[in-house]
Amino acid sequence: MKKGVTTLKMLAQHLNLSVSTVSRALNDHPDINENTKTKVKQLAKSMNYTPNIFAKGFRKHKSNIIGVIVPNITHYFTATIVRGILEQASIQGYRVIISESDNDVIKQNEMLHTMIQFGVDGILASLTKMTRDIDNILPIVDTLPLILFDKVSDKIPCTQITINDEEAAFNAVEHLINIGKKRIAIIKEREFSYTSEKRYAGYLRALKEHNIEIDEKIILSVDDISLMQGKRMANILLSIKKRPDAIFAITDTAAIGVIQTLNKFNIEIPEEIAVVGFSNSKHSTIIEPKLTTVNQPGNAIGKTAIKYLINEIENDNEADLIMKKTVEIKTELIVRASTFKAS
Amino acid sequence: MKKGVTTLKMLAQHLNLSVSTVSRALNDHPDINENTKTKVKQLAKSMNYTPNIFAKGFRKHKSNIIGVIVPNITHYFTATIVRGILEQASIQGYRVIISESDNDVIKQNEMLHTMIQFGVDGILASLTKMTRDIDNILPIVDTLPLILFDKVSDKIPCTQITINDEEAAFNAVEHLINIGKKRIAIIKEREFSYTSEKRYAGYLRALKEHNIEIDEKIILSVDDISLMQGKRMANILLSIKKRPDAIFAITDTAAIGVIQTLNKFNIEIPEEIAVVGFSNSKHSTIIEPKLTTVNQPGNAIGKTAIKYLINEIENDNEADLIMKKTVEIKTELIVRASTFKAS
DNA sequence: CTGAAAGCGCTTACAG
DNA sequence: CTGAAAGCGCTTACAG
Repeated sequence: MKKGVTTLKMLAQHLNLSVSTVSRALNDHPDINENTKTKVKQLAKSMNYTPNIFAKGFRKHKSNIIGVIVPNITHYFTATIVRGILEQASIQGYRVIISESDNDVIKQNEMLHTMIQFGVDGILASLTKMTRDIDNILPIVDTLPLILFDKVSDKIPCTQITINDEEAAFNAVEHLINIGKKRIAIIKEREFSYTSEKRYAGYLRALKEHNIEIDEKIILSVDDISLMQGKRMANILLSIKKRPDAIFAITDTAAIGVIQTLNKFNIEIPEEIAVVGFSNSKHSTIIEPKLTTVNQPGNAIGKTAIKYLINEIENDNEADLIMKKTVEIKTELIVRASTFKAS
Repeated sequence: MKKGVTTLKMLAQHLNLSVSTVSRALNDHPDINENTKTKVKQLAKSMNYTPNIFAKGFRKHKSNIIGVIVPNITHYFTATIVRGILEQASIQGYRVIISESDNDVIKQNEMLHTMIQFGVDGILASLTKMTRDIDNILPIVDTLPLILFDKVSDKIPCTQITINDEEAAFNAVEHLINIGKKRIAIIKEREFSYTSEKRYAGYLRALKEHNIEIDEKIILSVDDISLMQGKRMANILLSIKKRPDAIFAITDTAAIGVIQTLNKFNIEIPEEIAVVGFSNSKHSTIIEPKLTTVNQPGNAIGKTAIKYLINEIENDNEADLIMKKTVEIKTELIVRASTFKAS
């Protein structure tokens, strides 16, 4: 017991009241006399009373803690989501415990279970890249409120918060078409990646709607979408007979690798080849030419996700009324020098 | 009560034992018969028993939660520290709640108090930039274990984990001297910044030890050490009659602003002016020429910080024996094209 | 080696 | 409007 911590009992003794009354007064119970309330509250303040959250949580089976699992917290975009979560959580009186799955399915499962055991009121998760294996997550949905964000999976029946990946990619590719590009390559992930597939779909739709032929030779897939792979793919695209006149990389990191390679070969960007990325990472303004990219509002994603989660937590009696929905947060294309043509 | 959660009582009933015995068996109390222990443990496993952490924490006045406060979690370096903290915490069986102070002293104080009220076992904090006002933090040191990391303050009597800022800056500047630079400018923060002051001290010592004259005209201070300010300072340095032949920016961000400006004026880097940063941020390899910079091992800082904290938490009876110390984590200079000269 | 009992600090039906 | 009492799930002196 930490020295000098005030308890309900102590307040009760000082005022010659029962613990029950003091508790109710502090919680603004309607039964209690207004006079008593103010007296109790005054004393509580002067004695620096703060409720013991553990006793409270224990009693009410509620921890006011939310668990958050992300693959990699050092990604800027992820960090902005986390920031949004923290801000909103604090406003609504919740604490947040965070874990990193490191894109490891085993770790992710462990974390989900430790969090549940730990008594979190709900979980917010961004899944590992290769989440084929849903079996471990499915039972959780019945146990406590779970909401997915960013890296989601429509195979899990719960609310999902993402960006409008398909539409964003569509807009990005359409922008390339609008500036006169006719042969647009894409660098995407090989498979199993929800976001990659969505962005690829947007790419295909844009080409189709503009009657541009789809050419498998300039649709490149990589295992991990890194800067190195961006460079490798750029080299491949440069070696093709009919070179592309634009490259859409589904990640800024890869796009930057592309730009570095094009720079190396003194290829004019955007005149010869335009480049578009995805994320609006900080790097996108460091590279020259600056990168046209899709801005993802991480803060809004985080805030939205936790709002929905807290809503589910606080209305779980009417659980069946809560619609599991997919919320898409709007993105915007940020046009910079890697595509902008004065002409 | 969540459906079907197993409690000690249920285990006891199944085995015709008392709750006390079951509790002790599960906690490997020496008094208990080995046979009983294995029986209890088996049943616990098969019934999927997990202790109610809130009851436990409530009972033992221990939450196994650690509070972490950082100014800005979206900074890559901060995120790597947080990652180190999370990893080590999980190994040692602690959960971590995180808050962002947003470099706001008021918020920081609020957070410290919410965390204490929330029952964390200890706090790990990286202070706001301008922490003149220590009065609010001092009393906390007596209340519960507190350890500072990265942005620390030697005015607070507690263990502090930092990098060897002074020495790192010394090495960086000495490197510039070694490659033949004789007129080395520095871009630092105006004041009140612990790290900035340390790095500045390293700069001064390097010049002194190499008998290089210190010239106030090329010692520039800014309010916020941003990319924009880096650009502004580079412009100022270029306008000086006796231009510097090297620029040491105490932050990568500022150094990148410097490089962008030098590039704009087609100044040869490093021949005319060499540039050194500090942080080994991701950007430092995106910019051309790539930036020579000081690598700060965030992971090691995080791990060290939480190890010391848990040590203090778990030995608080011998509190007086615990030495409050300052631990300096070693950094290394990473030499890249912004200073490297073949000659 | 095992059990009965008290208690951690709070909330909440139940009584009056 | 207020109080006495039970109970949340666990641990731990105290007894035997």
